[in-house]
Amino acid sequence: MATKAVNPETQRVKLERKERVILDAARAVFVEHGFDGARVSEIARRAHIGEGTIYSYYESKAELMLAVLQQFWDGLTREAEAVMASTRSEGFFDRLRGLAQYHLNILIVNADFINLSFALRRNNSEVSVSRDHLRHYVAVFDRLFLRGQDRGELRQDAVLWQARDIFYGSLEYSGRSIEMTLDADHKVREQEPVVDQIVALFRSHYGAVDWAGGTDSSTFDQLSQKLDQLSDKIDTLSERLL
Amino acid sequence: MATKAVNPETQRVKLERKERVILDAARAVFVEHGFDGARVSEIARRAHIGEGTIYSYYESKAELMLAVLQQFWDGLTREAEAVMASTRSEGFFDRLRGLAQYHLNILIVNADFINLSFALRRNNSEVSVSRDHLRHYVAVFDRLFLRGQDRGELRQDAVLWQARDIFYGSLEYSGRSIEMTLDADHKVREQEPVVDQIVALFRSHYGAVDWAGGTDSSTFDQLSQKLDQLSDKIDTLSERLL
DNA sequence: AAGGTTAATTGAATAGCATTCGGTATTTTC
DNA sequence: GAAAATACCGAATGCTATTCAATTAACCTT
Repeated sequence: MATKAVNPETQRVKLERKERVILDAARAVFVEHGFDGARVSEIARRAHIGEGTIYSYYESKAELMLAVLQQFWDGLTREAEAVMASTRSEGFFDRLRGLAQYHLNILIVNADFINLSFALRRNNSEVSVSRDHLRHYVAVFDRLFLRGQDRGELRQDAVLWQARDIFYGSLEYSGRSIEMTLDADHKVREQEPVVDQIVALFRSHYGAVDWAGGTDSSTFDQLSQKLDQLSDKIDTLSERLL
Repeated sequence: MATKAVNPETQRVKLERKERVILDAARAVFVEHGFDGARVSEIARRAHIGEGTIYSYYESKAELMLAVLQQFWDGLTREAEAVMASTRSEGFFDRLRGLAQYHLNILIVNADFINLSFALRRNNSEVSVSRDHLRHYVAVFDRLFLRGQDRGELRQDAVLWQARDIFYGSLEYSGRSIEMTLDADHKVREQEPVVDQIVALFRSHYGAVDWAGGTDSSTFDQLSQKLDQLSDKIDTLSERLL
């Protein structure tokens, strides 16, 4: 027994490490050149392995891409769920803000990979399974929204999928705008107004109409008075802004 | 003069026709298989020409794709401008509805091509010029929005690019949802609620608070709505102050 | 620890693609 | 109607994903 007793883990651990190395190299090369532009030979070179070896880990270039996508979106979903878990006690709109902030930041930080991932959505071809990753990921929003409705914070007649599309669609386009037009330094700063905008938009459009005051105060005059007060407030605030 | 007098147009017309044939074949094959999946040989076959001939019309497969994109987006922009021209006399929100309707329909009817086009946006590679097409196309919205602000129909503090991203982002995601989940028959019917939703959202979030209506229209509901708008405004302003 | 068995790794060989190019057909020009 | 110019073709080229026969490393048994 001159050689160490063979730890049964050793081999598996080694394989797993190698798999991670391949995945990392693959992701880098895919991001850099796109799926079809990526050379398997380059992935192999960066992972310090032979070209053929990749095919003993993954059936094909497409399946390798799929594994990269899987890893990425799984991580994203886990993190988004963590964000939601850490704000369970807050109200809907604050939690929505948290989710928007998280998502927008991801869109910007991982812009290249997100783009690559979305580019494959429809490319009809082999790799288009990424729809499932997305479905899984946006389910985080769905749960938040439904809970908001249950708790009466949101209009009961709101249509979930429409709200979801508005949320993610707006964020994606905004993220792209930020990503495209600004230098890294400003990207962080520009995120907040966008998130504010979208949360405010959800509040005004999907927020439950809550007249907690009840109908007893609902005379025309009283409402008018409220309006006047609010107008004044707005004027004051506006002036302070200028 | 046994042969007909050569019409100087003949040759050019013939070439142009052939170019259209190539473009049509190319578009079909690109849509069917994606850019990298498309075989130049298949495009040639469908256009009834030799493989090499394509390269006397276009430098490369990428440039051919670019020409297809150009043609498509130019047509789209022209049509969108026509829609705007035909509603010049209407108010902002009605015109916005027209644009949204047009755009959403395009998204659904040309879903495969739109997807292909977007897929190339970031693929970093050769074909990524499509950003300019988009920029040109969305300028239609920009002009509409700015005019709405000029005429006092929209809040003066609205940020154009944010509104634009919300508009096109929401529509694109909604379009994809409609396109994915429904059969052709329902697709048409599902468009209206989505357009309504987005126009309503713009009205509540970007519409100028208009007190011109006077007291005659000040029923309880309308007042409530106005209160909502004001509350949001205050929220926004307050947040900006902090 | 040696020998045998299995698993992992490799890079040269294969097949399929975009693009090029020498040559042919067609049109234009005089 | 022939020369010049233009359009057209498809086999040849060079580059890629994938396969595979050979090689090396890991593991097991005694």
